[in-house]
Amino acid sequence: MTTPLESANRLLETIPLIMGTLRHEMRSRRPGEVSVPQFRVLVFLSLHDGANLSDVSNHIGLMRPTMSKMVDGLVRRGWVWRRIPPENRRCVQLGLTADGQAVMKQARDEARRRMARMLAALTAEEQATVGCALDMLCRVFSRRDGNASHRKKK
Amino acid sequence: MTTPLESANRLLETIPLIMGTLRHEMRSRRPGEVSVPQFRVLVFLSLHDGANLSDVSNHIGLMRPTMSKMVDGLVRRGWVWRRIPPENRRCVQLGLTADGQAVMKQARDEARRRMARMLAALTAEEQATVGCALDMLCRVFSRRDGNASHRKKK
DNA sequence: TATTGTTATACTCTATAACTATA
DNA sequence: TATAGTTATAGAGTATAACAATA
Repeated sequence: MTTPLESANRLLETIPLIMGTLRHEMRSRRPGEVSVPQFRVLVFLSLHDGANLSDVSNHIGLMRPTMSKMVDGLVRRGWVWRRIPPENRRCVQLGLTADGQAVMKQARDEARRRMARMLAALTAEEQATVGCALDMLCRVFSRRDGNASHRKKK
Repeated sequence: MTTPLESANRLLETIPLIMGTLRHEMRSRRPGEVSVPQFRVLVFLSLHDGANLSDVSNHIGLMRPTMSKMVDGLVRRGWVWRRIPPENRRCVQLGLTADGQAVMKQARDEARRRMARMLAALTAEEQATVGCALDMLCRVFSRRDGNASHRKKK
């Protein structure tokens, strides 16, 4: 019944819509608040303490210069520390400061609460369907190749 | 089984992931290509010929100055026309040019094709679940109040 | 020489505040 | 006066190209 093309259509209109809501929920532009991409970096670092820049940019799906600048901002805000280990001075290590952890948790809880409030409009069964679908989408779109297909061939 | 909080978590990691893929698929930054927000405006205008700026910014969920600038860019590229009707010089009318229609269709078809190719990794039943879930999410997140809740109270 | 990261540059995206023009 | 839109300003997000430093 539902063809891939139809799902693709739905995706094309729905994802930016939800993304916009997410952004607003996090009140991105307000000074001192966290943007969605920043939030993602904080979450990643909370799970991978000491990761280097390439790790982060690969996982988030952004180019390294982009990530480098973004980390600048996070360090400036005091949410992330950056360290050059003497044993391998090429690979910087990154991690969350105490402030960064607090900010991440607070943003996550707030966003979860608001998202949950919106999802509460659905029945339990519908929510299960949504959860299941998001799971599958996450798997499908996690294939890094998709994101990296435009990168330079050597 | 799946609580709203869990779905919210999944949402928080999945939506930006898919959004990034979408952006890359459209190869946004490449000169002459369409960005995702631009694409959304083109789609909206293709369905609402002659809409005014407030209509567009409300629907897309952006502030009017933001949309005004974005429309500037679209007009500059020759994809959108802007007209001040003599009968009400305050409400500009916006619409797609022939070029704009072509660009929109081409971008839509290309994106659909690529999304469909990724979704093809799922079984027919899984795709049906995804389509159904996106439908519900679209309904839930279309409540403009959610997006507009930060706007100034008069 | 290949890899890691940064700088330089140039856009787009997004917001708020202040303004102009019109109804 | 209230509404529609633009300009001014500021900063984040994103990319490519060119570079520096290190392994």
